[in-house]
Amino acid sequence: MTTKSLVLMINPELVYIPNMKANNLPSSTIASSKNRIQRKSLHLEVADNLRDMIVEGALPPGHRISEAEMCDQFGISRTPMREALKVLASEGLVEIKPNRGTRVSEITLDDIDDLFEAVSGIERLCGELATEKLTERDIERLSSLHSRMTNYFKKGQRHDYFRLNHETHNLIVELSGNAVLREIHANIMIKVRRARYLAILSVERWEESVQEHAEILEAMKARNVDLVGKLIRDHVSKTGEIVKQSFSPENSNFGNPTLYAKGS
Amino acid sequence: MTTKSLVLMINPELVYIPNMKANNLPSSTIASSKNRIQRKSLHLEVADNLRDMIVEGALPPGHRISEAEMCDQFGISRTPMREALKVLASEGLVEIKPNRGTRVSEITLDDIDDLFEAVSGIERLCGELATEKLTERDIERLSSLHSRMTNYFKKGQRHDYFRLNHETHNLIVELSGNAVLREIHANIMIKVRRARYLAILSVERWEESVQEHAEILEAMKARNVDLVGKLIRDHVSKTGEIVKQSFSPENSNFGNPTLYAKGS
DNA sequence: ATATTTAATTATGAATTCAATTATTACTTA
DNA sequence: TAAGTAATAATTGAATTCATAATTAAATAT
Repeated sequence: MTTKSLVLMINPELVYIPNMKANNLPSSTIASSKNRIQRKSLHLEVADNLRDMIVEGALPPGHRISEAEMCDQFGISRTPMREALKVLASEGLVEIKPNRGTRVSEITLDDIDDLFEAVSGIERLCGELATEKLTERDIERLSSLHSRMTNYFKKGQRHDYFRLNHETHNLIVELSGNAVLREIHANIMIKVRRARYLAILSVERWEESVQEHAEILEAMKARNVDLVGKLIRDHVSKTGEIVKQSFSPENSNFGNPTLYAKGS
Repeated sequence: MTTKSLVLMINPELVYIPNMKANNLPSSTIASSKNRIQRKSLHLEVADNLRDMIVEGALPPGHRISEAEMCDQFGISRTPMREALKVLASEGLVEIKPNRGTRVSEITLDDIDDLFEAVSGIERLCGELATEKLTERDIERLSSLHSRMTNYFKKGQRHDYFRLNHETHNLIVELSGNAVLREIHANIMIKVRRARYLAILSVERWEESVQEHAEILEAMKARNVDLVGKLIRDHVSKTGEIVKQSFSPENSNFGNPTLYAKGS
């Protein structure tokens, strides 16, 4: 329960290893010759790691983030750490109160409501836009994903299924061809993933979800814009309902991330 | 054309005046007694000012932001300035290239397309959600705004009209009751305002716009969810078209913010 | 004169230092 | 013992300093 126990909860893969001179790590630049690609700046790497830790529940809602402690963890100074925290604050994942430190943002039931209402609306919009400009190649990609998902479903491979599920939704957003919507969606999905991580996914819902995906695909093939929009919206909304239910009082899981460790 | 000329372009109101000991400014806290409200942190104030400068075109697209120069302007050290720039980068208003400085983000025609497509979709969604839960009080607020706007239109008071126009669209988003959508909308409207600032608003469009608002209000009163969604989407899309046109090559206004100074 | 290499300058990245605020502890007094 | 206050410690905010990469200027060679 003390802050010290947090250290043990952190996924070791997430811990950042800085390039120190003593370290024999590969150079900070990827690809050496002409088209050198700069490694992203330190504060962004730290932000990425912290974001993962928050999404996966290693840093639970309400947890106070001590700058010094985190700096020790990452082996960096406070400057890039504070920059990273400010980026996360602007994303809404942490809250910084001046002179009083920063905490991981809480999630309420209302937040989850709003979150899925927004996602379903945005994915509906993307689905409509995508349907208006679908190529045969796009349909093939969607069909391929769908049949692979169906396969995973039949074999009961949850993890693989959910990975492709994500891919499918992202592809629909991608096929909208709208960079602004893509960015908005990516941002909001960070929070959705966090909510999902803290929740459990029911088995009954799974079969239903597979069926819904099939219907969406059919509507897209038929170029039925309005139907696509409606189906996607309902589909995502239902998922939100399930996530919300697992947050309800009778389910005692709220804010107890250790129960949902990775690799389940 | 040199970077030095920038200094002259900056709206003096926007320039931040830091609390130095020598300064006889009021204390940094608003309200003294019990419920003291902490002033927001320095980097956020700087970010707010820089954001305004970018939106209003004082810092034009592609302009390189020199840390030292800006720090001089604001009278602060590089630490909070760099934090502010990182926040703006996460908002997409500037781009930071490691070791190579930060620039104000460019806007392309495609960006404007995507921007308005997204806004129209989000406002449609909010309009639908709002219509589903409108109270009589809400209708009154909308009606009041609308009649005031019509008045301003008849009198030809552009500036006042546009202010209420903004208020109306914000109110619809507000009435959706969805905090996530509200935040997304606020964020995206920053970029929309920037695009608009760089554009000119045609007169012909104005009358058309007033008529469209009337239709939207009627549909809301009739609780016709689908129609509200459609009308809002079309309305915002058309505005986007106009803005986009003023960015087109034949209009030579692109990237020349001084032409559209505040208070026109 | 032009191109290429090297040196000097400048700007950025990140650690450190100093200052100000908040939290904690110890102490006093009722 | 409880409440309140003063002293101290810990934490955050922001400026400064040091290190490193990029740019510019100079010098040399072709």
